[in-house]
Amino acid sequence: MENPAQNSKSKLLDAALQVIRSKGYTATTIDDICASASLTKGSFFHHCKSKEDLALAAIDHWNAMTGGLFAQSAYHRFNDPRDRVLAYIDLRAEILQGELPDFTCLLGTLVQETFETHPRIRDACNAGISSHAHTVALDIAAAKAMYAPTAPWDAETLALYTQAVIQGAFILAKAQGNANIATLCIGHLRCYVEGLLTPGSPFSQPPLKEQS
Amino acid sequence: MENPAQNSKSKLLDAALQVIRSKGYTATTIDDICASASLTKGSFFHHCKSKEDLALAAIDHWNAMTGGLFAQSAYHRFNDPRDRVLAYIDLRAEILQGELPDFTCLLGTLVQETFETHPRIRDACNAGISSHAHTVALDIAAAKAMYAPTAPWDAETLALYTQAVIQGAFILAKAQGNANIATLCIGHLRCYVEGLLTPGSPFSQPPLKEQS
DNA sequence: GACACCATACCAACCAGTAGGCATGCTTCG
DNA sequence: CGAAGCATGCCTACTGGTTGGTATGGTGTC
Repeated sequence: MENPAQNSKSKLLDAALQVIRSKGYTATTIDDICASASLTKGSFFHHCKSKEDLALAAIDHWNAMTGGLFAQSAYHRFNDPRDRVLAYIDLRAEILQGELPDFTCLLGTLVQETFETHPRIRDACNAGISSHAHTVALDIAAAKAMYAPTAPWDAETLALYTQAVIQGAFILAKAQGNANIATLCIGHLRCYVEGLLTPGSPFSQPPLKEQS
Repeated sequence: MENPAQNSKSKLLDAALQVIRSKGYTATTIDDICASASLTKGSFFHHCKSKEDLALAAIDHWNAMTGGLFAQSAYHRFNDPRDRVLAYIDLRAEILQGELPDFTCLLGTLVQETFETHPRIRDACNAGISSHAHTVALDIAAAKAMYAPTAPWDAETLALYTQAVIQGAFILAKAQGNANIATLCIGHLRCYVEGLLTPGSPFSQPPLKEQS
């Protein structure tokens, strides 16, 4: 049985999520990860080729975890796609619980530091963010077709905008040492999206011409 | 004359802005800064007590630079505070020029990494962001008084929201390796703020109850 | 000569990664 | 069945390079 192996690898990945979100990628040492996972360096390098390799594996682990969380979340129960979009945003506000490293985003933290120095990490973060945004964009597109079919904005772009707001909310929360501002920001986001998906909304002008 | 001193200190601070925004705080070595400033470590430690001390000085330098930039910007020319707010947002979109480390925010980059490990840096970043948001909030409050006096949202919170969008837009731009998505995000932000400051807007509900 | 400014040389701590050993369990073959 | 052989998983101990910071000395200026 490979349970002990998966167990240790999982412990390393879980430790990586926690430590990297708390200290950042560069400040995280392999010894930190090992200590947090109650393992030693020998075990670490048995499972990971390098520190960057761990980061890439942690990103996959993160995508699997968060993907599962959102996929099985109750907000899909709504038949109206507009309700699903708003419930998704409400969910993002609801999960702002516990300490900051517990709910902030691994991908945003990683890419902020590594976008110039570690292209593979950057690309993996981009893929994760884009993929998640795309799942949101599907509901947004369906809602747009029903409630704002001729509006000049684009569902994919609006989905990315939701992610930008959430990532920025995390930064402000980190600066203030308090999640409250993040809740308020997501509240504004909800208000905007609700407005865009309300027939007769005042948003008849495109946000900006979208050059590819 | 203390010009050579200020000159070297300025070179160190300018180098710090560039290198930290490019590589992040922890990955930035003092030798990196010195090389970028064409100085040696002896000179560095003549001007700064430690690496953290440099970061704090760089934050002050950043605040002075960006504060001056916005204070003397042409967007203040508008008499209507609503026009000033929208022109501020337009300005934020216009300065997305050059390479990513050239226009991304030092404070957001720093606080993302250091919020748990370097409380003094975190507090300095928070002070810088809050102070800048407050200057924006003054125009927003004036515009609200004219165009949405009874609306349930708060000018300070909306100003912080603009900063969250901008910070999040930087993260997405870093992930994509391209500033275009940041332009689009700021376009959505403009659309929202314009809607909030338009009489008869549909935003009659508070974004979320604001608990202090 | 006192002081600001800056350079070289150096150090102790730290860090990613390596070497090699030991235990467990599974496979293979007598 | 059982012993040899081997792979997996994990450990301790080590290394070579890097890093923040120091010690010290030189140069120009008041």
